[in-house]
Amino acid sequence: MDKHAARRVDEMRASLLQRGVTITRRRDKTLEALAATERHPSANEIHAEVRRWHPSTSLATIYNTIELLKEAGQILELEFSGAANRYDGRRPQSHPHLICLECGAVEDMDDDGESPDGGDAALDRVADATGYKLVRQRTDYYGVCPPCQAAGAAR
Amino acid sequence: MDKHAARRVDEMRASLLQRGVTITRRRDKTLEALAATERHPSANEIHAEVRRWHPSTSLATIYNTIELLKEAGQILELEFSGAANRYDGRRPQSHPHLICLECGAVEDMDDDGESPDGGDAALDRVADATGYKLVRQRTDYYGVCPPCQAAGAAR
DNA sequence: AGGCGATTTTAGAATCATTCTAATTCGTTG
DNA sequence: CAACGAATTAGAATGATTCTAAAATCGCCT
Repeated sequence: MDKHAARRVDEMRASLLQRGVTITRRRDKTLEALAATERHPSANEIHAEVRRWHPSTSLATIYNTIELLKEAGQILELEFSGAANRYDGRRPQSHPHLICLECGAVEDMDDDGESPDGGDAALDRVADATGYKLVRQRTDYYGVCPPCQAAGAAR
Repeated sequence: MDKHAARRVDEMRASLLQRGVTITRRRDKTLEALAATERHPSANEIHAEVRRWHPSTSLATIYNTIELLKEAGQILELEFSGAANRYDGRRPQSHPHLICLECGAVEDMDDDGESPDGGDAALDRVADATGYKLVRQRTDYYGVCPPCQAAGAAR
């Protein structure tokens, strides 16, 4: 587990505890699975990971924990209608993603620093302009990732 | 039907015809329903609208037409996992939306001019920076719309 | 260690949007 | 009018997510 993952697990735990949520073993493993990967896993993938430790873990428990994390603002949910939702437990603040339409990969766009105009400043500006009370934003870029381009070209 | 709606129906028809798609009455009504409203309707809502004209129309036909429009790049699909997808037939290019978490309203964010950095220029820039071959982007702001704020405050 | 009340977890059913399927209908052309 | 291909239909199938009621587990107290 890299340093950032460890910090994120601590943050998620603290945030849940503060809300009176007990950290059970299954929940803890779920947090670890979420923090450990950059792949933006689906609920199923997290489930598979947690099952390696406790095989009888139910998918409902994963969804339950995800729900708690969403309420605590400790996870980002990327909704898709034709496929499973994907989750980002490493960076719970709104930030842009790259999505490959062929292989389904989801990547963070800017791993360093601030995005040019994607942070809270943008949210405030839009809220002022529109009268909405905004809580988050979503920015995704859809296309074909370099590996899939290469695979496609070879065909 | 306002002027813009009429223009959009023409554009959609032309685009479908160019791809060898025959414009049946049901499809035509579907285009009209899509162009007529700013509400970003769901497939169900379009279905209800088309049924007013021909009550036996099947939901599958609506989805079929939506699929054809997507292939032609003549419609924007906003995916949601917990609710029905919403469609924008009035502005098929990527542009930002405001989404109310309480009532489910979906609004265009900037009805006038260009968004600060949301057009094809941004797509090209991101494509260059990441190596992705990008085809579209999605930017949504999630919050509570003014009417729902008022309703909530009164409660 | 044992027991207790409350919470969590489980397996499976339920839900719901979307897609698929096979049969029917429709429009056009010969 | 007959025949062909495409469009449409109703209903089944799919798949992610949520719900439900029963069983297991937890933290706490003794």
